Amino acid sequence: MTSPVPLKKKSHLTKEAILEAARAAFLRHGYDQVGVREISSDAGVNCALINRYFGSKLALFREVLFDETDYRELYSGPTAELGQRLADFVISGAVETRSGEPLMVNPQRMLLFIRSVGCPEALPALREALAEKMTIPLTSVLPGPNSGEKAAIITSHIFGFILIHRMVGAACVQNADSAVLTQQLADSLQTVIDHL
Amino acid sequence: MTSPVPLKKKSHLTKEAILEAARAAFLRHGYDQVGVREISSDAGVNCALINRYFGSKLALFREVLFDETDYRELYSGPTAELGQRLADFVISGAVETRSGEPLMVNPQRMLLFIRSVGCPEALPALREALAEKMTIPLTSVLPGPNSGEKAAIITSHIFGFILIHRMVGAACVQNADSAVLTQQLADSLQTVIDHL
DNA sequence: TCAAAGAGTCAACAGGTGTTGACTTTTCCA
DNA sequence: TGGAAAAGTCAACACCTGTTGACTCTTTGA
Repeated sequence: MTSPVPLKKKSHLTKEAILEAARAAFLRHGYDQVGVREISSDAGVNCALINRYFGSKLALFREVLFDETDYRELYSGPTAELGQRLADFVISGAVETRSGEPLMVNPQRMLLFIRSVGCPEALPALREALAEKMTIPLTSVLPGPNSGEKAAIITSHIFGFILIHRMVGAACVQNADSAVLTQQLADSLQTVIDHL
Repeated sequence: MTSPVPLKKKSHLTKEAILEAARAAFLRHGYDQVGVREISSDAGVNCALINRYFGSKLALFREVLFDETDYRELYSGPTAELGQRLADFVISGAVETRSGEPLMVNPQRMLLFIRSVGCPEALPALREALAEKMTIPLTSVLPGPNSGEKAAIITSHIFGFILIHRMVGAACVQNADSAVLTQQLADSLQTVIDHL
């Protein structure tokens, strides 16, 4: 009796191991601060397999960037609470979906973006991912005539906060009161949503 | 007749040429995307002189980062107009000092920060410069009990905007109405200054 | 059992990086 | 004019980078 799918094909396991290692490494260090040898050794495979299975380091990066992660759950819900919701997400990552399940997304993932934004090779992919994962779905849920501009401002605000807070770890936010900061960010975002 | 200062010492001209080339190159490409050979060839000197005069590439970067540029003129003036003032600066760079002279600072310089933020080697210097050039002077001019937190939010907002707008060149801001965007950013910043 | 195809290994390539020390050239004053 | 110090040049070091093609080992189906 032969199984319909040949057991021989276990390369998808290797592919997945590489993807998982690449996800972690790109997030920790950014696109050009991590080498293929580091990724492959984390995955426990030979570095030549990255080019075999993904074609190039950049193609692997794109695969990480455009994974199945769906941020739309984050933007859904009543717009009257969206500012608070986004601020909670950005600062603590503790946001639940409407169905009560924890969100499959966390603000750490946005660091992947910021850490790689200085690399011209990775920039086009980042641009695409930003539109697909954030500004387009955000625009569609925002009220008012200037929803596109609002989405741009909100996106800027959120990425800026993560840049200064998690990335730079600037003294101004290290010393700040976290509760005050969350509330200010929430109010600021809600003001954009409601009043601009 | 001998001149009091020996004409022999022209090394400061070379140093200045290197600094000027480094300023431009680091701003265009970020710390780790530019090599010492590129900088030195732009300056018309030998690459070994960078290490001779500055010690290392990183030390040269620090010298560029901590130059005489003073942003305090940007934060001065009535706080009731600070939001508009900052927004004008970020979007067009067209801001005058109170004395009517053009500001010696432009938002392009902030790109130097964002483009290099992914490089761990440069991060400590960036952290220091951010505090010295922005959050500390900004905190001192902001009203209210939470001036530190306000400064953090405003810094985040501004850097985020530049990140998305000038760096990523995201579609959401490319397609947006520039006047609407400026007004929204100004109002959002002013809300933080006044009401939070 | 055998051959073919898939999976993984290996070493090397070609190019780039910051840095260094010995070298030559230029400039200056006594 | 000679010597000393400053300024600048040069080639090489040691290391790292993504990528490639030939290789071996393993699994598979006939």
